[in-house]
Amino acid sequence: MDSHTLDLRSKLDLYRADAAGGSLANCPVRDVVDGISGRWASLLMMALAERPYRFGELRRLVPDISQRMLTQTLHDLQRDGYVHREVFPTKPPSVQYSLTALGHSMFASLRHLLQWAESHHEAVRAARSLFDQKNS
Amino acid sequence: MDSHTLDLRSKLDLYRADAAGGSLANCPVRDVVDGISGRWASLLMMALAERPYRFGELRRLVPDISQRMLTQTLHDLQRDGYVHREVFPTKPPSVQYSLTALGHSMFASLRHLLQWAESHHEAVRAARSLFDQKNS
DNA sequence: CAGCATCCCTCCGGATACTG
DNA sequence: CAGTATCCGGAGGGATGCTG
Repeated sequence: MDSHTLDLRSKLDLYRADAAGGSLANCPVRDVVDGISGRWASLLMMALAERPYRFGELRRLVPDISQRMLTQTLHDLQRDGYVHREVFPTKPPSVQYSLTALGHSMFASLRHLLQWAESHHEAVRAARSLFDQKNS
Repeated sequence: MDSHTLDLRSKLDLYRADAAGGSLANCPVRDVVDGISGRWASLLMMALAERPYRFGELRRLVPDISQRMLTQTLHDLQRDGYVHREVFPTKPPSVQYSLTALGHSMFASLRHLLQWAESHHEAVRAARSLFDQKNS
């Protein structure tokens, strides 16, 4: 009803550019979602949710990521406070990446979506095929 | 321990290019995630989860989306089976968009992430500022 | 009202080469 | 081992104009 609409309004206000004088950068939900909407972020979060990994381990775990994207994605995740980076002064040096408390907290919510994707990807594929077939 | 690693392995196998002869297109979880990882998809899902909307209503609801992106995103969501498009032969014609059962099912999982973002965006912002400050 | 077509440009992300 | 630096093609996405 109307309360629903009002509820949605307030959520969308959080989502889009804030009307209260904020710049385009001030879109709370969008800010967070954009941070993990990349191609690799959710995948790396999934890996690090299990246990800490070193750079090379992550590379081998996700063979089709370029090392440029691995570096950049880890950097971004660290910047957003999801990932902790620790350098061990061994020789040669090794670097360990692990989830922070904030990272674990976020992944607990992200996990629902990933699990849904695992369970329903065939339904999505079917819908896609059907749609493409109709518009052939 | 090891069971964890094995568990992760199997999940990542679902996520990345399937080793069993599949092409790059055969990455179940990635396929689904990529479909909603765009800038606008989750926002429109959020709106349509409340009630059906017409094209123009969605435009006004999300002022900073271009009509090209609105058309395209709705089209993609429809293709993946999340959104139903119904044309009413009024004059001038009106088109109503609504979530399908699959769409509601998916949003139930996506919702957790959006709610987390609402609740914790300040923590993310704080982490970001701190990180940028250190590397200034 | 609800789009499609076109132009154009940014920036994501891959490939390659080099460093501490 | 764990990165940084550079180049580059292609997809993402905005602005504008036209249609049924």
